[in-house]
Amino acid sequence: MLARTHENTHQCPSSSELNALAGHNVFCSEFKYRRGTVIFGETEPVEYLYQVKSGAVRSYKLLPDGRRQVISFHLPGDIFGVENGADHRFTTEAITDTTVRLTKRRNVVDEHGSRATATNNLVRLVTSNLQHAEEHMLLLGRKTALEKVAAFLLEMDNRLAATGVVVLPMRRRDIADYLGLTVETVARVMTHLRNQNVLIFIGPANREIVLRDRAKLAEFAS
Amino acid sequence: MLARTHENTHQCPSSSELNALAGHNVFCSEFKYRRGTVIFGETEPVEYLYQVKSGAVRSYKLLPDGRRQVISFHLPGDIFGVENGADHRFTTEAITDTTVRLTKRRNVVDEHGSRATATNNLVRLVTSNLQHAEEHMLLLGRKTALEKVAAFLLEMDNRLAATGVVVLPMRRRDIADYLGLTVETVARVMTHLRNQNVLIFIGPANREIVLRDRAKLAEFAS
DNA sequence: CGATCTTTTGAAAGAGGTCAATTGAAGTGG
DNA sequence: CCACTTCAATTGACCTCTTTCAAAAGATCG
Repeated sequence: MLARTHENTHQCPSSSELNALAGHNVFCSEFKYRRGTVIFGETEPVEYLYQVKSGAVRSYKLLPDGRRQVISFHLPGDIFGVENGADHRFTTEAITDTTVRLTKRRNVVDEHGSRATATNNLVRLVTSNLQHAEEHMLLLGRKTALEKVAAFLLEMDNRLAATGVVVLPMRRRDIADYLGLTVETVARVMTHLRNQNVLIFIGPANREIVLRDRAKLAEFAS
Repeated sequence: MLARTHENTHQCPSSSELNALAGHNVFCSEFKYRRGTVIFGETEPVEYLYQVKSGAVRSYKLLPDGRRQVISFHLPGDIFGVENGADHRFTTEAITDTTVRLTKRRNVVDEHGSRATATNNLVRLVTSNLQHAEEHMLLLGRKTALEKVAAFLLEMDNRLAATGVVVLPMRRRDIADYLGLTVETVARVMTHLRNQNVLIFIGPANREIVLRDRAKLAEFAS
């Protein structure tokens, strides 16, 4: 949050969904984060809204002893950093080198309730986050490791607008913390799915995956 | 949703938080649900907003094989049934005999974006649901049985505006499905906490609980 | 008061976690 | 360009927390 200078500031392309959210053109800037760097921290004041232009982002919460729960992944096109209160409720980091568009929060969230379009779009956005959270609670509370990993792969397949290959931007630890599992269990389930001919690994770190049998995967996902 | 007749319709007391939500007085009715009855089902169209007057309500999702995840409990004063889309995303049932106030959704959610106050209040409401969901994901994904039960008891203690005794309206199965555990595990942890002198059971079905040591409970809750 | 539901308790089993070692990929600096 | 270090992913052996299965005691209700 320190080195965000005016060098990076310029008019956003008019196609930006941030403009759609605000209901009018907003003057915003672009910013790059290196892999692993913090975009904003828990309890930091909300100053900006973000949209992923390229790369990938994780939002997570921590327990005092370091156990981590990834709340969501943000992929290109996704808007994040929306809060109603004054402070953020979790930490957000770049998973890979990431470029985001950002705009001052007050451009979108109007204190005096006059920007009706913006506020309506905001409701829609927060609601879709809530919907995702509800689905994820079902997964965390009631699904087995196999079901969790299958559901995760299908989610990524959908959201990454697949070219036939799912290229995961996150490491196994991120996946594990998203699914409420350990890295070892994630790896074991992945191997199991590969042995069942449901997946094919093609990348070097097994991050590039072909979903050979989406039907069976959907069955597994429950 | 069937027997909701005009017999039940009358002006709400002006103190109703539904009025506050709408930003103006809304004509609404009161309705009673018997213990165990469905208030609305998954995929049903959204027609009303609800506020618990007395009793308690559970919202949950089901997997095809019957596994259940309770998303949230609604206690007196709580507003529920808020959705952005046309359909509900989960099933909602009365846990005990419950009285709710209700108002037509269109009284609050304005399609044309003119009622700015209402929409702003709506954002706040949806956001607080999202905040709760995020906390709950951390619990479901990363906490142990002991931590889950301790956190649950403290949550209920806060939300039930305790007179010193927490009177749980829900059964052990509801608690288990909320925490992602089995009834047996919930019972065992409760017994353990009683043996540690953290809790005292006073009711007949162990539903009335004195939190003898909130500090230790908070420690356990992590 | 008999039938049904809820809660508790015990014993056994299992799914996933922990610990440890190996392999492979990715940087880094000489 | 190549040792050297570090990080990521996998695999195996073992362990434990929670679940499963079963039974009994306690409420609740018609």
